[in-house]
This record gives sequence, structure tokens and C-alpha cells, in this order.
Amino acid sequence: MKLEISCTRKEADHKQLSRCKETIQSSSSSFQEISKIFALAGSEVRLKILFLLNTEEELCPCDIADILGMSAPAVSQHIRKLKDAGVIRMRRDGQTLYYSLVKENTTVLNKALSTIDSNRKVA
Amino acid sequence: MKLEISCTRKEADHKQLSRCKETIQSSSSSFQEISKIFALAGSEVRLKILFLLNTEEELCPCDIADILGMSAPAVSQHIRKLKDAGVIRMRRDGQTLYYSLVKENTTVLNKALSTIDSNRKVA
DNA sequence: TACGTAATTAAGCAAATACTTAAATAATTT
DNA sequence: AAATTATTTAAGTATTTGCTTAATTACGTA
Repeated sequence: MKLEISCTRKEADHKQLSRCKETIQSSSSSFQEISKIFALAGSEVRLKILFLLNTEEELCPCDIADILGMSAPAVSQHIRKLKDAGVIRMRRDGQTLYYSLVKENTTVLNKALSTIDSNRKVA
Repeated sequence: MKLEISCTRKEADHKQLSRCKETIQSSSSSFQEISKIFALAGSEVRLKILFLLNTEEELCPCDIADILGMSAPAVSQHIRKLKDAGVIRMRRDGQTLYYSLVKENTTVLNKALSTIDSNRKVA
């Protein structure tokens, strides 16, 4: 990819373009982090898991697999992604692992989760 | 996939599980819609495009390609996804197409976009 | 009408995703 | 210690994604 200006139309506002470039570059890590969170919630299965953990406080993989009608390994692999991203945490009780939301890291998602909640009440 | 109960541990709260199943099923279309929006914003490139349209009101693909240092077709394909989802709209002025956010359909994303904004001010 | 620019669409391909089944870990029960 | 349960990890695979280059469409201008 060339880094030259591709847009050569007369009306192009070069001040605007350089301002935008700077902003994008200076917030580069924000975009990375936030898009990562969104990508996690961008899976229907993972969004459901997040929603469930939000309403039920904690659940084990077994419960989640049961609720979603999925295999244990499939659920486990989604859980792993959420855990690796620091979005959920784990506690062990005997053989059973309980997962819960790390609320500090999910503020961005709260609004969406509450949207689902209110939809449910309406529907 | 079998639909049987896979979780056979004694402690399992069957009332909780059926309540969860019902909720998940009754909000099924919400999960689909919202995860679709998140998946769109879950791409770093598309999140940047959304952010740019949020702050600049409208931009042409050419500008966006320039700002992000990407090829026109690459940008165009991201734009298509956003447009297909009804997240952005288009107006034509001669040869140039201007895209802008459909704010009504991006309320879920506003918080995230503003988060980036405030990060920028701090950094 | 022919040419150039803005943008999209199409085709091709490498990488990422999300399952599957099978094997491995870890704790509990017998 | 052996068997069972909860869970994860590994390996394999089909699908999706996101770019690339080439071709096409739409508009404006010489």
C-alpha cells in the first residue's frame, strides 16, 4: 500500500484530512482495544454468554452449554476468548468452574446488554 | 448437537436454567441484531470509519481511504457492510459519494465512540 | 464522443473463526 | 487406586473475512 494521497479531487479539505489522520493515529490503541471488545461481543454466542453472566452473576460452562444448546468444547473456546481479554473471571468450586463478568472491563457493553434486557420486557 | 441436558451435577439449578433458556430464546432476534452491530464495530478499520463519520459528519470513500492509508476497494467493501446494515447512509454530489452515520441506528455505539473521544483529550 | 476521476463490483487467495471429535487435566467418588 | 464428572486443549475442517488486482459503472469535462 502506498501512503500517498489518493484523493485528488479539488474539493478535498486537506486540513480536515490531516487532522483526521492525527486523531486516528493518536488514538490508535483505543481503537485496537475497543474493537477487540466489540469483536468479542460481535459473536451471537458470546453476546449471549455476556448477557447471561450479566443477569445471573455467575455460571459454569456446563450451564451455559445447556442453556445455549451447545457442546462443552464449543462453549469453552468462547469462554477462553472472553477470559483472555479480561472480560470474565473464573473461580473454582470443586470440579466446577464459575465464570463471572469483570464489570470494570465491560462498561462499553453495559448499554447493549441493558438494551436486550428492556427489549425482553417489552416483547 | 443433542438438546438434552448436559449438565448433570447435583447443584444445577434447573429453574434458573429454564428461565435462562426462555429469556435467550425470546430475545433471540435482539441478540442477532445487536451482535451484528458489534461485529461491524469489531473491525478496527470499521470502528475508525464510524468514529470519523461521527466527528466529521460526512466523508467520501476517497477521504477515508486517504486518512486510513488503505486502498479504495478495501474501504469500499467496509462501507458496503455498514450501509447494508443501515448504519450509514449515502448522498451523491456529482462524482463524489458522501457517507454519514444514521444516528438512530448507532445509539449502541455512541458510548464507545465517545470513549475514544475522551481518551484522545486525555492523551 | 472520448477520456479521466470516484467509486463499486468481481475474482482470487491467505488468514481467522467456530465448530467438530478425540484426547488430556483436574477434582470427586467409590 | 480406579472410575466418573467438569472442563479444557488439540487437531481437523468448512466457512467467513479482508485484503489484493482487474474490470465495471457513473459522472464530469475536454
